[in-house]
Amino acid sequence: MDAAASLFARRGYYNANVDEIIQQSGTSKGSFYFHFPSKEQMALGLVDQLSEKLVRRLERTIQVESDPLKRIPLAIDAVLLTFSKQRKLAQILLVNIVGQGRSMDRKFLPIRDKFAGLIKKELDSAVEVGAIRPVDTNLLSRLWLGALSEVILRWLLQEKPEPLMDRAPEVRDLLMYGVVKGREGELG
Amino acid sequence: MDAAASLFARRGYYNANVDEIIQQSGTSKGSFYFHFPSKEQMALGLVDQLSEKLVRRLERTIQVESDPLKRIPLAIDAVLLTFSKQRKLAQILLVNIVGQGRSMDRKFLPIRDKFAGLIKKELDSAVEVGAIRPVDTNLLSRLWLGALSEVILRWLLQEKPEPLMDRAPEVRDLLMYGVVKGREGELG
DNA sequence: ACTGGTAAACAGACCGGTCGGTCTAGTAAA
DNA sequence: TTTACTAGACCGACCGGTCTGTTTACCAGT
Repeated sequence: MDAAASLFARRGYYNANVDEIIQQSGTSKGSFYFHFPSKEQMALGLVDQLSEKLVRRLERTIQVESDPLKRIPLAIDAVLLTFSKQRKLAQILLVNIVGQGRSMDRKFLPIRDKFAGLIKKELDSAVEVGAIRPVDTNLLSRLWLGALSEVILRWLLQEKPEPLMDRAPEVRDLLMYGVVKGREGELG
Repeated sequence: MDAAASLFARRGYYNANVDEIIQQSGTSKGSFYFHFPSKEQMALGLVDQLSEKLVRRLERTIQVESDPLKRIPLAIDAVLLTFSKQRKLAQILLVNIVGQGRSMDRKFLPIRDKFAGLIKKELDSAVEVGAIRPVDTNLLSRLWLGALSEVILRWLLQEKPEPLMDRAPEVRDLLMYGVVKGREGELG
């Protein structure tokens, strides 16, 4: 039934009506309401499911690298790469959660926190081993999350978007510059 | 009639029905549809109006300072301050535009571009006078916009949000650190 | 100053389509 | 026969939008 997540991704929550979801998934009203108590609950569950899946995927991708300083840019790439390969996921998680009513909005912060937490963990361990300067990782992780979201959001909403990964190196560098320690020699 | 923007801010586009808007503004269906062709058009117009108002306000706030390097942190503060004093505005512009159907989504990017452009302009002139290191200001302005949005979004959606301005100094510093030139002496 | 006429602006009953959700009737498996 | 599950006709609330008035504002002409 998750196959009908495409509808949410394409049309948004309110414009994706149950009849369409049913039709697309080749099932029926009766079946739908046997498995889910309501459209809203089903959407909420879907969002949970997707976000968890994404977090797991990111964690898995990152853990191949052990050096904290290298993990950070790797993580940035991983985020961009994952979303760029899964537009639907990105669309739902970044576009279609917020602004769809109170119960949906309540999902938003926890999810963002989970992602920010992921980033924070990396930043923390990098700070701990002295790889980057000590900063308020709590705040910085959120700033980074926002920055990345913005880039992805642009890519999602653009008419003819250039491949998301094209910008990855610059994004990575700009973000990293803000945390690395002294770098006296590298610019004029 | 803009007073009924509160409804959009509180309930979101789809949950704010015309009857409520009318009731709240003390007018009638007839009057509403005399002035606006449709609910959607009215919302689109409202968004335009609000975003223009905000841009003007920001520009006005910033232009009191002439030193490019000082203007940047001032601009950051101005953004946070303005939104923190106008929750409704923030709610509509940051939460209730995206994910409300195609026509609303189309509003999103141009508005973001306008704001990013504002930031870019500041960054550009700072680069020009050599106040900050040369960077891809186009990209960086978007990263900053995203970072700021994230902070504001958190503040908007939190149950009991701490005053937005409390975080302003740290946000400012973290962002600025990523653009200033060599700073050998300032950390261990 | 008082009409009468005209059009802008407003009021609110009403309509018609839409869409979650229900209900009865099945069907498949055990 | 019972239980898990599927079908799809149907319902009723909701909500943009329309329609038929009524009020208000303005402006002739006398």
